[in-house]
Amino acid sequence: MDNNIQERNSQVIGETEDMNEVLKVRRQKLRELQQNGKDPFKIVKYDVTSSSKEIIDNFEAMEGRHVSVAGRIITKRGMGKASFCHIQDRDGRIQLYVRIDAVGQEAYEDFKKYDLGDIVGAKGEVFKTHMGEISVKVNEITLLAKSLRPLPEKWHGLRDTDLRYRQRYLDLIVNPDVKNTFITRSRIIKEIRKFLDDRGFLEVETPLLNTIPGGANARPFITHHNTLDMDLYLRIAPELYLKRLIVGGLEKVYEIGRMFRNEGISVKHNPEFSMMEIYEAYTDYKGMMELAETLISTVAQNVLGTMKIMYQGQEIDLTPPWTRMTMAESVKKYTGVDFGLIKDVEEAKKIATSKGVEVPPGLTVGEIMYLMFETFVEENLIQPTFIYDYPIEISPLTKKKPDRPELTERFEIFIYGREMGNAYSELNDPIDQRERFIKQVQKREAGDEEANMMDEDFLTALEYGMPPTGGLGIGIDRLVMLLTDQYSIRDVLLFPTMKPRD
RNA sequence: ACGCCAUUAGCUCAGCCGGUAGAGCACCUGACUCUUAAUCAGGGUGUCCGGGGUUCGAGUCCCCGAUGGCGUACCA
Repeated sequence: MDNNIQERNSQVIGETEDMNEVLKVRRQKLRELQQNGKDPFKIVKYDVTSSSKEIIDNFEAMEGRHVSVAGRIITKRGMGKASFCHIQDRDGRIQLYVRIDAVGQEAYEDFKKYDLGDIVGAKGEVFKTHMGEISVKVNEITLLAKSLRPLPEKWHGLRDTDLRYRQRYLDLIVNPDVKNTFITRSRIIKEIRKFLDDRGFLEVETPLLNTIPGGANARPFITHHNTLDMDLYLRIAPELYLKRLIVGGLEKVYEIGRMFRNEGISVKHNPEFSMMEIYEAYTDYKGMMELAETLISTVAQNVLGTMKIMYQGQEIDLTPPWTRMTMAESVKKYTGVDFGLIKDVEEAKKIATSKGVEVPPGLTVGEIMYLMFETFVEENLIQPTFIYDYPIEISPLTKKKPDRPELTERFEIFIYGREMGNAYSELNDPIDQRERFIKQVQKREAGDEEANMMDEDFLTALEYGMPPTGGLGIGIDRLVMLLTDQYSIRDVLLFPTMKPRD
């Protein structure tokens, strides 16, 4: 960058009028190093033999051995001709003991000028101090990067959520729990892949740029392709592509990836989020229930070592089998209203209204039941529960129940009152699917921006024949929240969507 | 989108009834060869989120705006 060159050439590197003392001092220190031919930024590599954790975990074997370590200085205690500091590397912290008689006078004078936040490499001998802390007695220390900004406070860390999300790197440096959450997130996803790969599923990738966004009811983001001179949508779900792959004979596929929904932001919603969808030919939603409970409980066992987890102070037992309830049963259980006995919309509306639910005009019996479910049931579903047999009106891609055409073979997973997953026996009848799309298009024309668009290419695929298939979608972020005991989705996303500051 | 709350030093925070801004850590100077929130002596480094207004006087009161958190709505 031109600016950089200008700054380097200027009298004081990158220094501006409004800079505070700390910033000025650090730039001054860097300039002195550069003038003395000790520019840390000219160093391109440093050979590291051991991490902090390796040394601490294997002290018996490592004691007296010569090691090379590297990391960021996060504490520093000088006592004249000897000093202690801790450096932090990828998996922990280790103390360095730096003595003038071990590193030499010049190196020690340089070391005294190192700041918290600087990146150093050190070579020395593993030992234990009089106070019993495993440390490295340093005989050579090298500055590998100068930190020009002070770190947040060592004792309280970085609390300001705004800064934590915007400057996640600082959050990761000073709040160790945050790092652990993201390490756990990575392990969860790895275990999911292992689970599915071991069962013969093929991981695939389908387009993020869609000409027709489908597979969910949500408002999409719109973008533009210049050469084609056409608008494209960011995907809201991979469903319709994955089913095309089932038509194509791949039979067992899954995709883990980012979805984009142009909706509100909350403690449970981010505009871009990760979802997994799984499709398996020749099975149905009951098969998906078994797969879902086995998958989630196995991942918990392998990552956390238990199926009984704590979430927000509440014990949640993920051990299969999970409770299974139809939506009608659940509504009856929590409200006393038996939708099996309700004959028409008027009656449903009257009952819902008597329970204090405001019913918008134009709803069907099924939609009113779903409204009752959302209002009175969801929040009670703390332990893992499958709610199944959803009204057809809200399930445009799902097979009807053979004996109850107003219901579909669909379930959702609820844990801690939150929707964690969604699955169904996939609709493979192209004639029925076309009718459902037409209904969705009518809703859309009536102003429902979240209703599906007609997807002729998808219908063509179905017309070639799709086997009976079970499909399952699981929100990765919400699963990670559950398994890492995080209240907000922003705490499981490294860089949650934020408005820019002015 | 609406409501409530927050925003003061690099970070974590205090600041009363409106009287001209403070602590700890960090930082600077000095001492100190086993410290670990090192210690000891000295030093305050600030667009009080921004813009208006009321007032002799605003970090403090009023209005508008920004960002964030929470709640509601939205989100199968």
